[in-house]
Amino acid sequence: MSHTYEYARPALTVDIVVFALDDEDLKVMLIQRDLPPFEGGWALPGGFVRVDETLEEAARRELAEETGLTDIFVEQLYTFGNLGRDPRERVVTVAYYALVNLEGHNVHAATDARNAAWFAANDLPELAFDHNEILEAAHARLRGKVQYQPIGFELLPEKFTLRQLQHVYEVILDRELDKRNFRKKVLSMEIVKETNEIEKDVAHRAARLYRFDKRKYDRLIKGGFNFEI
Amino acid sequence: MSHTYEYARPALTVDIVVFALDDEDLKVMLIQRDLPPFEGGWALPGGFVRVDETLEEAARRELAEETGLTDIFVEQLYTFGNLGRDPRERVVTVAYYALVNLEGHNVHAATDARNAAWFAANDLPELAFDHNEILEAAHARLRGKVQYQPIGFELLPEKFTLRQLQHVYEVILDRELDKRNFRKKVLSMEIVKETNEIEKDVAHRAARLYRFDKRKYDRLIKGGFNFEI
DNA sequence: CATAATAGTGTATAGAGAACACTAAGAAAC
DNA sequence: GTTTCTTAGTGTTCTCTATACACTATTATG
Repeated sequence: MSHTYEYARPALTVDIVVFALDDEDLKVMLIQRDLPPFEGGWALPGGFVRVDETLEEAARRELAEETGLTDIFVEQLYTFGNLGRDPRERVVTVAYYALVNLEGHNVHAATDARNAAWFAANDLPELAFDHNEILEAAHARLRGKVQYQPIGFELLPEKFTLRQLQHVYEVILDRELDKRNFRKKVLSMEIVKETNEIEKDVAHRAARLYRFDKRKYDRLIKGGFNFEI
Repeated sequence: MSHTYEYARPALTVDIVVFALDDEDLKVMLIQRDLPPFEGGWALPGGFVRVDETLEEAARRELAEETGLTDIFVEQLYTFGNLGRDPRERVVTVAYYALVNLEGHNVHAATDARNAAWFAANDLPELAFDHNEILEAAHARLRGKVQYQPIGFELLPEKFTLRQLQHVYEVILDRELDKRNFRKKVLSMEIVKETNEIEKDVAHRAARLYRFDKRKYDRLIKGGFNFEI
């Protein structure tokens, strides 16, 4: 069944920039296109917004369909609507970015035949459409946001060591941080809670595990507290 | 002539939150609706995105048509796409916010018969659609952004006194600032340039006029400079 | 039990932010 | 033209935060 409108309407899509962290790099998930245009090229996961779902629902649905990822941090980034960004017709896309902890989520490439893979955010191929631009915007947002909102935790498992947390910031901000100062700062904010557990299966002294104390964080925010790394 | 698509498409609109500053308050421009739904109610200026214009072009066009404002600062805010935000059909709106200097721009209410008026941002009526929510988001963005990007200048004439600049920040941040510390900080950043002129027509000692030095600001930004009030 | 690897800890210094009050200049009123 | 009123314009002190910096503790492994 088709739909008719008095005036022409742009197509509306969502695209999602999924970030994850491995031992070395900040990674981004890309999907290999199996249809023209840009057939065989790499692109962000995404697709059309249905009329009966919100934008965020569309982003989460596409993410689940194309990468198997569910229940992860997702936030709207920016809406890209330049003419000619899709060669077929006018397409406006609402871009989202997502953060995922690699250990806790199994990324099964795709439900359809498409190929999904992680790429280092600093070493990306040429992407389809204007997706390089979207990715650059997402990367910039992540760098900025991580410094004043505690989204870094989303890239870690529920329990993590302070070394891992420092690593998150070092990779995203692309600079080294002083261990003592970092720990002093994080602990003084009192938004991570010490657990009784320590790391397992490491070939050296095991570090204590902490967890993010979201309730305390929310309480602090209400009181005008300003998170800042 | 009508347009037919295989799948239903949401309508796509832009809405603009225009901020200005008078002696007392932060103001927002609203337009009185002359059609249902919400006939007679106040709403943000805005309208449908055409397929042959970018999103920002649509925002600027609607702004010009409905308020007469041209050549002002405009930046994308967020895209609102909840179901039911328009009672007629599914409408997704890309919201923008704009900053305007009241002295330099003549706001002629509207081209069509609609009524346009300034309202204090802290004392708004119930608005049509989800426009209260959009406005709140714009207000929050302005408060945040003004502290690390020099957009406050957009609310002032080209030449302004330091007192006026301080007033911009006091109104937006809703707190008093120390005169000496404020001047010290602004002048130490070296992004405002002293002119040879002073205020006119004031019933007391006239203050020196300054202007924003955008070229210097851009140079500083490139060198990793961090603007912060 | 020696070695290797990372965990975990404190202090001193420099710089930035915040608090704070008076004199200078010009216009208006008398 | 003198007084009054109003805002312009200016420095210093103190506190707090950011940064720089190096050694001991603990555990696994060979």
